[in-house]
Formats: sequence, C-alpha cells, structure tokens
Amino acid sequence: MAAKRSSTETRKPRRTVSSPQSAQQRNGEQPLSLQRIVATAVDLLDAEGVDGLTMRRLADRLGAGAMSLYWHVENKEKVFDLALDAALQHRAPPQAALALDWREDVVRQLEDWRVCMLRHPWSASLLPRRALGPNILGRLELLSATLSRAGVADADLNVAIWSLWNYVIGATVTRANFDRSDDDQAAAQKRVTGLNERYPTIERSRLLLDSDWDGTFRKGLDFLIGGLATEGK
Amino acid sequence: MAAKRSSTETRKPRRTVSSPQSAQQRNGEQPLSLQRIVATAVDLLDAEGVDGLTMRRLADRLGAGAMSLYWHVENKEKVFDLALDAALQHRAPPQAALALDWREDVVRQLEDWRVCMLRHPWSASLLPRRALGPNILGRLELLSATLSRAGVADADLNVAIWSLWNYVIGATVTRANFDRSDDDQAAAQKRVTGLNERYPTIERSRLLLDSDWDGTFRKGLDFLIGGLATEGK
DNA sequence: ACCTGAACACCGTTCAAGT
DNA sequence: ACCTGAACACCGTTCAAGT
Repeated sequence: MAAKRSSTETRKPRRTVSSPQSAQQRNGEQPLSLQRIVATAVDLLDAEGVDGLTMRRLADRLGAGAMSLYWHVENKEKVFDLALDAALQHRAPPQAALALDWREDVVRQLEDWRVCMLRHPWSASLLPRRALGPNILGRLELLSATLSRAGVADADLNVAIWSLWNYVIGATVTRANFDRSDDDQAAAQKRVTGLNERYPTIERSRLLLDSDWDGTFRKGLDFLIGGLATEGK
Repeated sequence: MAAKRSSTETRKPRRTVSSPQSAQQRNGEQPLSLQRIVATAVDLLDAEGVDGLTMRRLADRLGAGAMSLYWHVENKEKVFDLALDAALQHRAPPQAALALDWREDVVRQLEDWRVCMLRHPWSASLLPRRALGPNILGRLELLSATLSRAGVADADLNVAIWSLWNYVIGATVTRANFDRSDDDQAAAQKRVTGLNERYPTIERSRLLLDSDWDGTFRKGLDFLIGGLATEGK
C-alpha cells in the first residue's frame, strides 16, 4: 500500500515562499500530539510491519517535518513501547460477564488477547521484549484475579500466570509469523515435505501442514488449564 | 567488548602497495567460507545482540572486505537463518538415554532446548520468525517420536507438539529479554511496583519480582505435560 | 572462482536555529 | 512551546571491476 513516495525532489529548498501545502493544512491536520503519533505508528506498523516503521516515514504520514517527532517522544524505542500498549487496548469486561466457570473465563480472556495480537501481527513478537504498559498489566491483573478467585493459592499464582502467558505468547508469535507471507509458508512447507524421510514422526503428525490454528490453540490451552486445575492448588 | 573500531582512516586507499596486513595474513586467517561466516555471526550476535549484527561489522571481524560476504551468502536474512540453526546445534542422544519415563524425557529435551537458547539470548526471539533449519527440525522430530512412543495418537500429536513448542518459546523469549539489561529490569520492576495499587493481584503473586525462572519453567511444564497425559490420548 | 571499493538510497539522532 | 533542515555516522545492497 502507501503510495510510492514520489522520488523526493529536494533540489530546491525554497519552500518558504510558495510551498503548496504546509504541514498544518494538508488535511486540515491537527498539530502533532503524542496521541496522534502513537495512533499513526500503529497504522504504519499494521501496513508495513516492524521494519516498515521509520521515524522519517512516520513523520511523513503525519505531515510533519522529519525531526518534529523528537519533541514529543524520546526515541524510536519509545514509539514501539507506546504503539504496543496501544494495540493491546483493554477494558475490563463488566463484572456480570465473569459469572461463568473460571476455566471458560480464562479461555475467553486468552482468546481475546490472542485475537487482539493477531490483528496487529507485529505486536506478538514485540510484547516479550518491551516494557509492560498499562493495558498489558490490566490484562495480567484480570487473569490473575480470575485464577485467584478460582482458588489458586497465592504461592502458585506466579507459575500459573507465567504458564498461560508463555503459551499465549508462543502460540501467537508463531502463528503471526507463519502465515504472514505465503511465499515463506510455501517455502517452509516445501522444506518440511522435502525432508520428510528424515523426520517421519513430524510427517505423521502433519505438523505445519493442515493448520487449524484456532482449534489447536484452544485444545492446547485446555490441556494446560486442565493441568493447572488438577495440580495447581 | 569488541575494541572500539579505530576511527577508520579511509583517507588514502592505496592499499595495493604497502598494506601492512592483507585479509589473508591477519591472523593467518583462512579464506572466507560459509562455515566461518556463520560461526563468526553467532559470536557477534552473542556479543552484541540482534542489532549488533551488521554485514559490515561481520565482514570486519572476518578480516574481509565489506562486500565479500555477498558471494557466499544471499542476504543478511540468510545469515540470521543460518546463525539461528547453528546456535540450536542438536545431536540426538543415544537410544539408551531414552529408557526413562516419557515425561522425564520430554522435560529433559525441553530443558536442553531452553538452556541452549538462553546461551544465545538472541535466538529465542528469532526462532519463531525464521525458517526451520535441520537442527530445529531434528529437535522437533525427537520430541514427536518421544510423545508418539508414549502413546499419543497421531491425531493428537500436532496439538501436543505445538503446545510444548509454544510453552518453551514463550518462556524462553520472555526470560531472555527480562534479564538482559539490569536497567530495563529495574525500570520494569519499579513500574510494576509503582502501579501496584491498581494491580493488587499481580502484586500478591509477586509476578516478576522474585524470579526463580528455572523452577517456574519446570513447574509450568509439569502442569502442561500433566494435562497432555490425562486428556491427550 | 573469489574478493573488492565506490556509490546509492536509505537509517536514527544531534544540534543550532527558526517561529 | 513547538517545529524545522542540515549534518553526522551509520545501514544493506548493486554493480562494475579487479585478481
């Protein structure tokens, strides 16, 4: 997407006089703000992936000079932190919705989490490496509270939360990167298929081949929760 | 580490005559080879992290001209693929070692996998995004075979493998990135502590605070395997 | 067959300067 | 207070050329 930038003709920098569109007027754009920067960063990441986010490109999308961002934001790193937490937007569900079996509650929360990350495929691989923003902490708190209410002792909570976290992160990061480019997927499958004689069990399991990602995610999660339920208290 | 590069004096490119050390002689170095490139890339990644790997820097370490690598390797991407699989070096254990309880076998394999990745902290976050090389496939095959031998039906193998994979990846990628820089860790903990009143359950679980990573990994893994064992056949 | 430097089109960030 | 361009020290990769 994102119309190919017209080979920037910076030949004559005499914009002062007849510059056809100043930053402000170009869509009746608001002035720069942290909010606008973060929202645009998320869009850019959605459209172009992690490598596509560039301070210059981001500023361009905002109709701002290349260096203007640095007044609002410390770093490119900081932009990643903020975009990540924004992508994981989370509002706690109404109390009423929590009346079900706790297992079902946990599954719902984690499926929501996963869907959210899959909508922003760059987010999964960023999450474990970056600061934990309020949205992420909010999700963790809700998960913890659900487990605690279900009877998991405080001493076991740490393990339980991390196990579920690990599972969701691993599943989502893998999934997000496997179906991103069909080229890669085709190549990976071909490679797997090509080497099958050396990996007979992998072949029998049809690993990577018919991928009911959603069902697999759910089933594995059930196993994990089952383990937590029988031993976890 | 890595002695600061002496501000490259490329002023006078008349190396032809008295260049004091040609590429070949500079440690009695062998000529370039894919093997040497990959090994050096792993070293560089270990020392400087993902962002520290640069084609130019890599060539420098090899005592080669900046562009020489491109004869042996297609891409920087390819270097990552090769370095990753090299870091996950795997030789199947002797059959005799597999006589134990299958649960114990699985735990051992996954702990070895994890330790291996923790030795090269950049590898965990790379693994889910890159091609599956022979070492990775070898590990997956061994895991599959162990599960299969334990009685997991072919139809359930896919879920079982992915669940374990997800858990190991998630756990390792998180761990590798949390204790990498003490600054970040301190900051993360401070942030968590600072926001505690809003996240009471997280506080009670002491999430992130006293981190017995190894024990937590093991316990969560036991839960997952327990779940697989009771429902997985 | 193997290696090389110059060159191109990019990066993130500093800084002194504009309004 | 907010925004800017020029400049610096880097990138990955192409290409025409050397041995």
